[in-house]
Amino acid sequence: MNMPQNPNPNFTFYSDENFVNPFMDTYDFTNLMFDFDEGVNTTNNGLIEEETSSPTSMVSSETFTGESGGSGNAITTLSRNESTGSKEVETKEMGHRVAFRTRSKIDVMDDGYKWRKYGKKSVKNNTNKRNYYKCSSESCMVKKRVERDGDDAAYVITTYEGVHNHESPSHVYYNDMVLSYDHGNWNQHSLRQSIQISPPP
DNA sequence: CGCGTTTGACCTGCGC
DNA sequence: GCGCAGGTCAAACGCG
Repeated sequence: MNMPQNPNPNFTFYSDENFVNPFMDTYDFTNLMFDFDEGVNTTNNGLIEEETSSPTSMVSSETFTGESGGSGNAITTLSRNESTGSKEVETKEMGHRVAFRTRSKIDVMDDGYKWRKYGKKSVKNNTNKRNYYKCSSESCMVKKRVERDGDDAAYVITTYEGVHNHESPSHVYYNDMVLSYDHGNWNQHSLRQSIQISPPP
């Protein structure tokens, strides 16, 4: 299963009743945590949560501006709210950060991009190891962190950092597949509504 | 042989 | 300045 995902700046996932889970039975998007722009504030810490308030509030979703991907200037501000209060507003030169929590039996979702694992670390308050991945495309600096939820190992927290400056290796395949389902059983219209392709800035 | 994974060491930022 | 925690590096290793 190869699908382009939200790290690509051209895609935005919406989770509504029409949402077609691109990972079908394998994944259950229970918490989507997006913060594409500074104007997006959905909860205290900028997360979009679909279920009841989750114990994953320490997973913050922050906004950076990508150094690539055509999103323009490289400096934005980010603010991080934690349980004890707000921290200073920081300035960084990085890309988008997108975190989402999924219920999955497997740790690493195949999002269509090719990832190289470069680190593994045990983190505080989590008995499970955190894995670090880089996009294996030479000029692409997108990173991905994958860890099991410390409170519920059935959930996987995936954090993407940065924006791909190239298309997914499976992008062409995916487009062909979607178009070929024009009158098929699969609800491709819903999918295309769910995955909104936004115009370049 | 090339590529990806593993894993301990090292680096860096932050709080005290 | 020190210690801790998170993030990254790179050599060793395994697999196709």
